Amino acid sequence: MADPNLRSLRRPTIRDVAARAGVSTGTVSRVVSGSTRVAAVTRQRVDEAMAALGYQPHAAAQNMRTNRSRIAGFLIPDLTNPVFSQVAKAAESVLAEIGYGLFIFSSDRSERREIDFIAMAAQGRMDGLIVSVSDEGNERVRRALSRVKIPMALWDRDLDLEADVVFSEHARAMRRITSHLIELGHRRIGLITAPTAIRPGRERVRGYREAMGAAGLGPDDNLIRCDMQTTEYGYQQALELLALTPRPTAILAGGNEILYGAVRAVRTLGLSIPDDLSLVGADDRLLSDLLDPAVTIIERDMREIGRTLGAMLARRLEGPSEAPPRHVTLTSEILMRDSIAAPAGPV
Amino acid sequence: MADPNLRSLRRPTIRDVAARAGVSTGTVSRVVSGSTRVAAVTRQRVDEAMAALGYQPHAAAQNMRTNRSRIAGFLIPDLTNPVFSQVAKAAESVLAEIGYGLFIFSSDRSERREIDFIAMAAQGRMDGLIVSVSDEGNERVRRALSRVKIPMALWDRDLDLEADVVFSEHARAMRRITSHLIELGHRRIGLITAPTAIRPGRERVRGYREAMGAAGLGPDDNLIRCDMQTTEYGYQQALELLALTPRPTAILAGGNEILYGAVRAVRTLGLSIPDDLSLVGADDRLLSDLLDPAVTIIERDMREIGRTLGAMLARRLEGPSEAPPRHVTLTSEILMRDSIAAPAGPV
DNA sequence: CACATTTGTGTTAACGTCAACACAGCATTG
DNA sequence: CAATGCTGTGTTGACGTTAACACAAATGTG
Repeated sequence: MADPNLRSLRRPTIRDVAARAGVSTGTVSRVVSGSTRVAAVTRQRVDEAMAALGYQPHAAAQNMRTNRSRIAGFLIPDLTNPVFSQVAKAAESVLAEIGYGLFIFSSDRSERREIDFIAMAAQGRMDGLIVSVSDEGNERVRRALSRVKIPMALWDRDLDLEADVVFSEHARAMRRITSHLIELGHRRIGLITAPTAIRPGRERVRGYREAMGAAGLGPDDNLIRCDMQTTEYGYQQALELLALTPRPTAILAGGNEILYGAVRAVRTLGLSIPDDLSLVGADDRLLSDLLDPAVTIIERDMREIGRTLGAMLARRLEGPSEAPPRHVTLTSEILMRDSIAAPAGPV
Repeated sequence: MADPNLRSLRRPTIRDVAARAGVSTGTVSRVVSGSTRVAAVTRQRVDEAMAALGYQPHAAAQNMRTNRSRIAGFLIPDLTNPVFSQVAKAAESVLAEIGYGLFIFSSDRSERREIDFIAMAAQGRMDGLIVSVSDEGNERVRRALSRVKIPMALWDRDLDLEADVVFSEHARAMRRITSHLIELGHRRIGLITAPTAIRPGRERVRGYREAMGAAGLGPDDNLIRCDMQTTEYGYQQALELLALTPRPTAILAGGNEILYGAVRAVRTLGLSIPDDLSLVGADDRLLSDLLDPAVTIIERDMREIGRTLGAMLARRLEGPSEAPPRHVTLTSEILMRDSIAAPAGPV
């Protein structure tokens, strides 16, 4: 009667298992880790003892002894944005295959929270890191990252760090769709996108400028809005762009949140797409599909991005992590739908 | 020249800091934990030594010694569903306030992955758990949870466990909107929602049945579709419902993913809302806002849910966790918009 | 059959931290 | 001024695990 009570009082350790199975702690450890050879009979006795006691290895003790946590971290700006959650989910499942958990951390674009998370990594809570910082120019965050001595994979950020990198090809897709609009006859094309403080914003603006320049359309900075990537910003800036005279005949919404805002602005003004305005979105499959007409978008394969990030990190977590940094650029596609057309009126 | 190299070879420990500051390891530990009193001069000397060496406490060693990880876990079915990511984000920020990290784990509705995650909790990797299992009937998962001896908060699941609980009031909202449709003249109302293996599905079906029964409309099980909560299922079942004769004049899409599928089905069939069909959705703010006409939805405050879950867990993580389980039910609201109207034709 | 190799297991000493204990020095009190 | 309490710090021994080492027994080799 006292026995089971005593047993449940304290969680069983490897020593309790060893005693019950009549073997040494070393042998139990070998059974738990499964790496070295153990006689079949012994293994079974130990397994039985573990089951009987409800033994669970103490993760912290293992981590301390082996200096590994079997956890990777993923730093993202905002968990509720499908772009991030889809990538994170794909990376998570790749890492799960090699027995790693993925600690996804949403910084809400706060420097404080980003640095807190990086500190957790520096304290040995994670063996590797996937990173998408909210501001490439933040030197404090960059320095914190540079001090963390674990393998790292960067996603779509230009940081001077010893790390693998996955880029998306924003500029090329933006150049192509802008050229396409110009061919249709558009001359005044607005662009709303993420800040140039992060690579996606920078690249999208670059692609747009290149296409405009190649068509001999002088740069009109008033048509470029790139300060924030929020729905509210997309809404405000779309309203402002559509209040200009002459009014732009097309708007490129570079980013899913911005697209949502732009659509709302179009609805507010009662404009008809594509007759009054051609609209292009990005990184959204849900809304762009279901709106009427469906919206032309620049699309990336989020699962491919996540899998690539996960695989890059997995390679360094498993093997020796000495290989030189890898650098992958994944393409974006343009999904042509009915939200773009030649501009109305005299060209 | 040799000194800095030697130093960077191995990460500094509390002993290195103690030696450099000329104090004992105990004192350094006191400075790190910040709990006990340390003389101001001493504290400063230790802080300087830590900064100079780039010391970071070794999390695994702390965890092992204190038997706490300062990490909570959140088990959800699918990270990419905004319902879950919004709740998780709110819970994360509440727990961050008390210095806890939140390990969000997306099971993809796989028993295997759910049990793996629960095992991680059982191994001491987490001090507390927020749980939304994908199938309440899964006894293996329930048993695994019951063996984890850490504070738990359940979200919208009916499990016989010693845990705090946060419920949403699905049935009442569903009853009200169904009654409202009946008052408008609808007689054949389809319902597509989550499986009754989880509480939200069960409750929604119950509310619907109660309203239909109260109006003397005999239960027609053919109008109830509750096997999965996916976009594809919503699409298929909406198509099937709309192929019945007589055709339902209203459809309740209980769940955001199902709503997306239902909207697609409506588009496929070229039906007009609300003239040909009244449509009600749930748990979606993005699409229902931007569609034309905007869709009436049953809405929950996801941030409130997340904050409540986080606060409940925080209370047990901070103080003594002996208090009896708490049980909170949060209301749902109905957001009336233009997707519902009286049915066309002879009533 | 002597010797080398392989296989399986026990022993032991850390890993880095913190909590309990001890105690010196100083302030406070009657 | 002796007795008492308080503050601040040093000492020490786990916490639960694994890796290195040692070695006995079993197997293979010439």
